[in-house]
Amino acid sequence: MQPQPPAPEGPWGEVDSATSRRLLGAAVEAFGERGFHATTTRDIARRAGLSPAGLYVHYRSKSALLGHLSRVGHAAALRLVEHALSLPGDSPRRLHALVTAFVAWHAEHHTVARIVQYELRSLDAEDAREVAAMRRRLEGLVEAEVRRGVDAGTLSTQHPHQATRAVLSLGIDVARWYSPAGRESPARLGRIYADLALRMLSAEPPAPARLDDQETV
Amino acid sequence: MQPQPPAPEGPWGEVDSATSRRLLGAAVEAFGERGFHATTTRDIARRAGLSPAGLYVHYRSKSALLGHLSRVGHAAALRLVEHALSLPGDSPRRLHALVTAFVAWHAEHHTVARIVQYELRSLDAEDAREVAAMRRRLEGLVEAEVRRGVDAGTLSTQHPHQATRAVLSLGIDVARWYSPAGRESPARLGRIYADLALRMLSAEPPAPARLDDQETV
DNA sequence: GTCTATAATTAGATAGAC
DNA sequence: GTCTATCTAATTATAGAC
Repeated sequence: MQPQPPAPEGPWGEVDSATSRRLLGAAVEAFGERGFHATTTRDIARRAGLSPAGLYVHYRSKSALLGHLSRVGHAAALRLVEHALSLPGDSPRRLHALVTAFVAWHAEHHTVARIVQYELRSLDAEDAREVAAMRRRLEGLVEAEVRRGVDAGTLSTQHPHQATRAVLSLGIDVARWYSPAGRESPARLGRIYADLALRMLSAEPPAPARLDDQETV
Repeated sequence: MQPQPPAPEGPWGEVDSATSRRLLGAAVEAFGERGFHATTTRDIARRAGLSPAGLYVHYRSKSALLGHLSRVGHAAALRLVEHALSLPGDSPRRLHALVTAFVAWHAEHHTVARIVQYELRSLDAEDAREVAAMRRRLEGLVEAEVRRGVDAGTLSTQHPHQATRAVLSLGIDVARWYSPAGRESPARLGRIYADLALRMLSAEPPAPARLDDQETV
């Protein structure tokens, strides 16, 4: 199983028919703008250049379309993480590459990422199970790398689990606020955030003056 | 204008009638569980012990109820930030207190916080304007403190704006994933995240090995 | 201020021709 | 595979009695 670099041309290169691809693109736009529940199947169909009924030839239901989208999006994010963690070097290097790519992806594909990260509630039971497994796997992979770094002495944190959450939060939250109208490019944002993430995990503890917390429970 | 500590008993102590409060509580539960658009006015009314029509005596519309909720929630978050920034001491101390409280609030009140942070799209135009102003103010206050710290030499970052975003992201994203079923208390999570945030901004640059980014645009 | 009843609209999904 | 036409159900909100 060789590490695959993330597909360059967007998250769904291999989706079956051209019409299915148009529907996925239309759904991304619509769900991204208004959210899943506020989007009508008519709106999706219209954006894809189809009649209201046309959608149902390709998808069993509106939520089946969301499910497909969510699975494809999660697979892309997971692939990107696996690729970064397969790079040579030490844990700081791999995590720097990981955050760079993870943040850049959430900025570049912020519309898809918003659906991936914020529409989990609307998934059908089966899709929800599959997606939850992918999410657990992604977080587990990153946490394992953090723990390897701590064990090797190249990273330092007393709370690997929470630090992992924090690192991923930086990337995920980008999807919430990012706008291409803003000043920074996805790539630049990725580098800035990767530097910040490494400072959180750095082996040289900056020992910030312990301030107002007497005890650390 | 003396700094007020955050109200202890939840975000809406001073809301008019008991029925209005029940409706707000019911809306928080319902919006938090299913999201604004997937929640029906019947559901809210039922949770509040009212008939479907009862809601409209107290609120003009479903979105007016969301608007009230969002304004009250944003006011609470803003108050908490203003309080932390009014504390004596240097910028690291104030920001540590800020992140501790901000994170703890997003965990403790994760249901309200989820609505505050993730249902902005569904606000009516007038509510959206008012809420956007509160959000700009909150972010501006934090960024100003970061810049003061950098100027004073007690904090260090080359990107105050992005670092501020990152610090706030840590707190905001807690509302997305936090569950009271998890192991850590809001207070403990607040302290852990505050330590992480200060490491990001620490004046002793840990100089993490500059890895794979040749240029920093 | 609360209720029952209902108006007005719109949603997701299907039938059946082509 | 795509269309037009439509079914069925659910939604927000209002009317008017109490």
